[in-house]
Amino acid sequence: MFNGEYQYKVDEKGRVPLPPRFRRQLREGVVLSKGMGEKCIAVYPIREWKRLSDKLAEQALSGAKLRRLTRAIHGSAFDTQFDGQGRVKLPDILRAYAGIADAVIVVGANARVELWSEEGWRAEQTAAEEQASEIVEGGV
Amino acid sequence: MFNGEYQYKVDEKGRVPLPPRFRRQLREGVVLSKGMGEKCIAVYPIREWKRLSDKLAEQALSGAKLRRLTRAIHGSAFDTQFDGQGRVKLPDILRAYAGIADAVIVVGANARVELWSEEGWRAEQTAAEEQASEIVEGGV
DNA sequence: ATGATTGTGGGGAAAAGTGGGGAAAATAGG
DNA sequence: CCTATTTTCCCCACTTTTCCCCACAATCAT
Repeated sequence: MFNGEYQYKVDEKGRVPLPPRFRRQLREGVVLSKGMGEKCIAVYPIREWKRLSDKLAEQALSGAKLRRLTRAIHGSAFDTQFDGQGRVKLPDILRAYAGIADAVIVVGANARVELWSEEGWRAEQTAAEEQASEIVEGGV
Repeated sequence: MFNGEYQYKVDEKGRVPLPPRFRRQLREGVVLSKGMGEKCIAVYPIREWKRLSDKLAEQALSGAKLRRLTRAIHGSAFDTQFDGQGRVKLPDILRAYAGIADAVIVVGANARVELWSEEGWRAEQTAAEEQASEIVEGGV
């Protein structure tokens, strides 16, 4: 379970620290991939990633659709480990996808962690507020 | 069940005391998060927060909306404990969100506790009075 | 009155954020 | 295929922040 919002810098070597409170859950390895739909980098504990990709394989999908989805998911996934200082190297492709330059916002999103650019995160937050007002009216 | 209104200072290290009456209920851990809609910090006993987030996760939502909600809820939540003096460290992001500088108003709000800036609390109170006069007419 | 509790402050050890050096591995070029 | 250049990865280092403990004055209760 990840939560909270933290701000870090990407250093000259493209490394980003993971919040210390997250590290225990990520020690066995992480998978970085494109956020599904969102312009961010998703970070999964390797176990959670496996669970998700297994679930995907079980989907009742036609051969062509499944192949395409599998390709898209696994093609944008990078498995890695963090270094002694708790940092991960961001693959350039993902970094470009998420539009991350110097500053990164690290967001805990329950089963996964997300990495956002400042602008992207601000935009996402305003969008989320609008959505929340709709949902909460429904009675939480 | 939390009641009452208390005034404290934020010290130089960003710490805020919780009212002694509240501490027994918060001893097992607290979750600080953005007040939904209001510019305040919400403080939940960890059990209560889990209950709420589970309830939200049960909403029937499309993938994109569920991801957005999960991100908003967990991203603004920080779980922590109070120190030996009954104080919690406010995450800078939440403190900025609620506009809390030196003074804090701690308000008991039934299942949760709220932390307000002086200005924010005054504004909320006048708004509440107006709304209350409408509602009470209906017979409370 | 007196002892306990509470608000407030601070010291110091440990951890975390940030940066960089250098060996190993990968890539590219001839 | 071998070599040269770049990239990656594992350390080490420095500064700032965090966290745990202790301290003191004011308040509250007995």
